[in-house]
Amino acid sequence: MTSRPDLSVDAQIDRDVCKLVHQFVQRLDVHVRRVADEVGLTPTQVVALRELSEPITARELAGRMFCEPSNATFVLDRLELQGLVQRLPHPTDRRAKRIVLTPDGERCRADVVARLGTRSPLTALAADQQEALRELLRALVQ
Amino acid sequence: MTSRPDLSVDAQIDRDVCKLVHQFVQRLDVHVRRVADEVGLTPTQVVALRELSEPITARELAGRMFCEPSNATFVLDRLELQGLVQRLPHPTDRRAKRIVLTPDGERCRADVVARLGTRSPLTALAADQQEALRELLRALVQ
DNA sequence: TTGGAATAATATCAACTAGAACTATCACAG
DNA sequence: CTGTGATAGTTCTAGTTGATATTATTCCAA
Repeated sequence: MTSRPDLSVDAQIDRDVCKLVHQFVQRLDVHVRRVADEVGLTPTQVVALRELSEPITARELAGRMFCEPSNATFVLDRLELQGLVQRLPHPTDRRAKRIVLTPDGERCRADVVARLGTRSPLTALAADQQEALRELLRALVQ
Repeated sequence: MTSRPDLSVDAQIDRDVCKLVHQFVQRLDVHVRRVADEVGLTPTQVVALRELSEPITARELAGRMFCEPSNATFVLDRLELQGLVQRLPHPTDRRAKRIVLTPDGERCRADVVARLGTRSPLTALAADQQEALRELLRALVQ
């Protein structure tokens, strides 16, 4: 294998890494789904609650959830119907809205966050390996 | 940080790794999507062609694509309509079908695989780092 | 000021996906 | 043999997602 930096990559490693990443993402997904089932929400709602650590706008939430704003609207609709969040006017920008958790939402979020932190798929690695993985991924996405 | 093996994980690392993995998956997705646009197929079709390295059954294809068999049916329908694959009877199992590439399909697949191998997001890492990443992910998914 | 470009949230629509139900076929115990 | 459960592929449906368009508001330069 001649070295062709930044043009081509070893096909075997490329395939392997893609597959492994995919499998890991699936595990993360299963984990979130399990928590969602336990607390009676959809996986997307669980992720939204996790990201609502403080009052933010719908756009900011979409950014944190890596999804389109239209999608955040959809999730927030249901969370609002269930009385877990409120859409309040933004103090300085009348276009935007401040998403805040209701007391019920706060309780639910605390529950969700606690459950997400337990039995995470990442526990399969030792602490120093977790660190190494984080650094490699950081280098990978710059 | 007291060590609580296999029960809980450092919340910061957990969040970081999740986000980074998500970003990397997005890059992989963008890469596939770009190739798909270049050759005039959907991203799912591109992945299917990549996995059709030899004649396999629809179920096997679904396994390789990490999706449900019903989805494989959907993708194969369109690939067959475009004359890229054929569904032949399986030699020993009359329930199953052998998915084989047509000559057009072979040409298209060669093109797709070549494009996928070039400018992969993985090129952001040096060869030894790619290796290290692969081993960490292997340990992670066991 | 004020007119135009940019931005926040939403509505709408097309595409994709997972899951359940269904048919045909296989495998194996009795 | 035979019938019972498992499996391959398909169909159908509901839910989710991403892209575009729309409306209201903000920002900025002339």
